[in-house]
Amino acid sequence: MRLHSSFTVRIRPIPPYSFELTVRKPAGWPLFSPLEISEGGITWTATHLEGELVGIKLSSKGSVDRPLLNAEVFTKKPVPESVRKRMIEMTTHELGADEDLSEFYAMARQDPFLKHAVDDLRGMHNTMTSTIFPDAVLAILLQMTGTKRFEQMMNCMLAKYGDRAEFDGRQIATWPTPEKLARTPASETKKTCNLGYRGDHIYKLSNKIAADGFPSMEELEKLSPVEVKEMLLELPGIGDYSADIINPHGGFPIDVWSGDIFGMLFFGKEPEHVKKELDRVKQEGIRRWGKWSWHAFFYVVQDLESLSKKLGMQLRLQ
DNA sequence: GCGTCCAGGTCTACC
DNA sequence: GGTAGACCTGGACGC
Repeated sequence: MRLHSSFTVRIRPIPPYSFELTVRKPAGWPLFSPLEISEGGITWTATHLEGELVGIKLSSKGSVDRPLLNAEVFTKKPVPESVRKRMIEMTTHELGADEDLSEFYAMARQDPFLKHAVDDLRGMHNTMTSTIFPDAVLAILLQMTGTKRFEQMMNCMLAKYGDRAEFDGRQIATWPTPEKLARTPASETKKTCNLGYRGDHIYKLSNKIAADGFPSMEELEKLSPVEVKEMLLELPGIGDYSADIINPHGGFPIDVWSGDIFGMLFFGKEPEHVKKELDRVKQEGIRRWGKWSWHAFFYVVQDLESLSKKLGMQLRLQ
């Protein structure tokens, strides 16, 4: 879809805010779309805001301690002032620009592992999409697979079923919408993108959300973490691990891979039978970091290479 | 080249 | 309520 219209907004994030670390996470986590483009200090990405496909061209005009972002938002048609205002609010929030990290940093500086991570990654903010759907599909694609096959499935889903935003001389594919995938039989996605049994989960999830709807990330943030988790666990294909990835309040998503890493950090060795010990590792993380468990998880997995050297441990990279 | 194992979980039937 | 087994597919590995 060609996005001809645009408006520009300047965003002043709460410092410290590192544009480079937030937009392009060290472990490769994207901002809004895995197929977004970053060149010469500019990032072109695409997402859905207020149910509308938008392209966003982002750059930094400030520094980590005096951050200033320039965001050009592209839409199909000119949008009314009220919609424009709402899109700016959502973009600011989804870029983590209104996130105050001071309390987390105060806690982290007293922690033997996190003190290194927050030093290495100062100003890296948590980012999110406006709905749970992209994260939910991503979480399902991650289940029971290695990173190579996960990337094949993810890129195929975006290329075949995502909306394509054409703006500023670029084309960026987004995550598919629930409505699109609700119209696509599981047999097709299984065949086209080799999803295997995940195709059934994604089809059921898409149909449920397309038919019944689901609260936005902002609406979920106003509910209690426990309440949100219970709602997420009601969704097809979403279990404990996936719900902790999606939950905007932040969980501690321990799987086989992260279980090895945090088992090594907490107990000095990788668990011998990691699947059996996932719960023990998870409970220890929550005990140590409480409401900051997600931020702790986020900072550690983005900083594995440096942490391995500083702590003298072999932490398994992605 | 071929066979086997298993991977960044979830669901369901069964006890 | 707890748990074993099934579930798609393809890369890694041993032979």
